[in-house]
Amino acid sequence: METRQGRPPVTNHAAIERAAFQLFEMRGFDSTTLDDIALHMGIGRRTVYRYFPSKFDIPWGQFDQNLETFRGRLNLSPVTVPLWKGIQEAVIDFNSFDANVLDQHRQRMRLIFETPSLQAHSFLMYQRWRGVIAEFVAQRTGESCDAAMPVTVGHASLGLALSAYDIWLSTEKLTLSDALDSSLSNLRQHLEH
Amino acid sequence: METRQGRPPVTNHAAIERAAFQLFEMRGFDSTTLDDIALHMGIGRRTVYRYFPSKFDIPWGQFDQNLETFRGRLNLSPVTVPLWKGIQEAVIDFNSFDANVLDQHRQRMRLIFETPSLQAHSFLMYQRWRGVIAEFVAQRTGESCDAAMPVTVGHASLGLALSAYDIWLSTEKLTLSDALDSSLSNLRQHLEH
DNA sequence: ATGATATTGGCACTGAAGGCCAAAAAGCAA
DNA sequence: TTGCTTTTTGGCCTTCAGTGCCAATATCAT
Repeated sequence: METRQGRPPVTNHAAIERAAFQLFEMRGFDSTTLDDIALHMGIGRRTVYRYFPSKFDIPWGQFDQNLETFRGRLNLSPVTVPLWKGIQEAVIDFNSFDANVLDQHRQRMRLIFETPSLQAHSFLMYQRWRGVIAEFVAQRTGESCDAAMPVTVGHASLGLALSAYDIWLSTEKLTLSDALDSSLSNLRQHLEH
Repeated sequence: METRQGRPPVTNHAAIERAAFQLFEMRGFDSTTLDDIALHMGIGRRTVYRYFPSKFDIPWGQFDQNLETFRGRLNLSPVTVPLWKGIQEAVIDFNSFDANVLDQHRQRMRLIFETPSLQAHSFLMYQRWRGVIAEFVAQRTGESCDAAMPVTVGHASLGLALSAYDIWLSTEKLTLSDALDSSLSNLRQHLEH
């Protein structure tokens, strides 16, 4: 049992996230103020800002940790596997969810994709995501992180992932994995002569 | 000569853009307030907001018009040309600038790419840009705008363009056209077995 | 001159975000 | 029990983006 000194925290990331999502679902993201969230939880507005740097970061939860998991998963790819395939497999793995959390994930991503102000902020998350890809590619090819190939592969992979999410969110008839696979094969088909 | 009724405008988009860029270069984007810009031009802050919906839109100038030009250019592509090639040619055309405005364009894009808060907002511009691509693809393939292929091609084309800009801005030894071409060939190479 | 018309810009308001700091709530030592 | 240390909390205040409202202003047309 961890026994820490000092005043114990009154909340945590997950609790704020849950409370916020309730309000977002009810009144919409833009119409929910941070005062609403704080009041709803019975804590101070100032405290919420200690857990999340901005209102826009709440729907993303603890993205940093997910990103580290993703980085770890990428590095598990054997060097014998072609780069494009290793990335595709890692992305699919990273976007595989248990049935019990899939609905939550869908709700989260729907909120992010359908709220313009949130979409904009999310670009900063996407940048970091493709940074991880670029780093992986650079490491495998022995290039610098900001060389042409790593940068381009990062952007292209991001495009494929976002495209898959667009498709996945707009229909019910497709798993996320299938959407990711069909995005890649659609791109291949498009680039053929 | 157009003769209009009512009080004449005291400014226009271009003038605000120029004044704003001066201040952005001096103090940086985030540290320049709209009061600064308005004061510097000797007009009201409220007036600036009539020309640009937000501070973030100023560096993008009249993006709507550029987007319409791009749409027109895409439709000039003959149906005999493969889709990927038609898009690539249109994108390169759209990003070709006279020598006298190239420096301005570079400065503008550098500001956009290097300011996080601005990057985020720019995602909304990028969305509209890839919407134009998706529309073009949908029209040529007879599909809906939000079908898989148009959406994926839109995302992928955007990724290639952003990647080219990343490269172009980080080195001096490459034209924008060359960067766009090499991004495409790098993607092709990446997807090969 | 007078009226119609369109732009301007001041005022006031909301909400995000962040600095500052005293109060609160725990553990620990004497 | 009392006092000290540690950590979190949350209230207060400020800046700035963005918006609604509306009277003042400047031009054209008659």
